[in-house]
Amino acid sequence: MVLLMKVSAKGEYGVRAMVILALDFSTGPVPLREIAQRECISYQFLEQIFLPLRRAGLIESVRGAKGGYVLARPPGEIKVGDIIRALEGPIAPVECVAEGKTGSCSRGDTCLTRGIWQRLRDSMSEVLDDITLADVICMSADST
Amino acid sequence: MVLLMKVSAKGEYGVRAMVILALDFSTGPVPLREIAQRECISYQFLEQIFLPLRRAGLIESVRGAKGGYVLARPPGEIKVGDIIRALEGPIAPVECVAEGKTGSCSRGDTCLTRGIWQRLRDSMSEVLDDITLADVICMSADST
DNA sequence: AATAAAGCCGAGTAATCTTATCGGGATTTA
DNA sequence: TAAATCCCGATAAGATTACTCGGCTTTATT
Repeated sequence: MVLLMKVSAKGEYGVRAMVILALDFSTGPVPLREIAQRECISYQFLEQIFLPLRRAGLIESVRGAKGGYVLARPPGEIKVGDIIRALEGPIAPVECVAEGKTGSCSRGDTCLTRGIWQRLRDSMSEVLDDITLADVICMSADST
Repeated sequence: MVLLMKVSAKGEYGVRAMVILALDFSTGPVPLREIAQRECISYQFLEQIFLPLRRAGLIESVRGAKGGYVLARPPGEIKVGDIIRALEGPIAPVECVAEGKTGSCSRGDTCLTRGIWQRLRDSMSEVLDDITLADVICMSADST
């Protein structure tokens, strides 16, 4: 038993990398190799992380020498929830209440516990969608 | 990519089983085999789940024929958070902000992202500690 | 006393997921 | 052309999950 309801390394690294892009938003594209070094993340693993981020439209790539990655929108318009969803899939503590899920589970309406997971999911989404990359940068001063 | 920040089957089954115990709280000990049947959970897997629940003092066992399990306290005094913590360990989206954790991570105070995970953790704990087994039973009528 | 109903418990396991690593190809700048 | 960079599929080690197996102990009933 480790600890649960956790985001994977992919999600954690992804958020950290996106914060770097937010910090350097105005200074042109940042190469992946540099981000990997600054954040002590395997370059090749980071490549795997940036693919879904780009496909989700959160970042844009500039190929070739002097290339790199830039946020597709200003830091204030990218939510941490966007990053997590792109990397980890829909936010949900259990399958049956996954965001965007339409079908019902086999347990039907008699399921007493679904309400718990819905409340938890909503609470998680609300927090993650309330924090933008701009907020993350400012947060360093305040909070616990 | 499946879906993350999710509770394992252990946690999900555990909560469901505890709800059964809450429903039958006044009718004496409920045998594991019966719970397994009612909830369509493997009996042997459920055994593994009840061990930590008992060690955490959430349930009490009655051995021998006519034995079974009973909640250690009335449904109103057992929080879903207690069950999750007993089965899944400390609530935390990432290691470095695990509940009860004292040591600091290698990234030190310069970590910009820790605030995100702290807020998320607090929000998750708050929801799970706000719902008791008694609430779960009542919830069936209201909510979505 | 014998039997059956129940809990107790450690070891083992197949499938899956995570976390990378590897190797090469495509694109652009200097 | 050479170097920097992104693009992307394959694969592999290790961890985790979700169970299963087998045997023991305790207690109520007969």
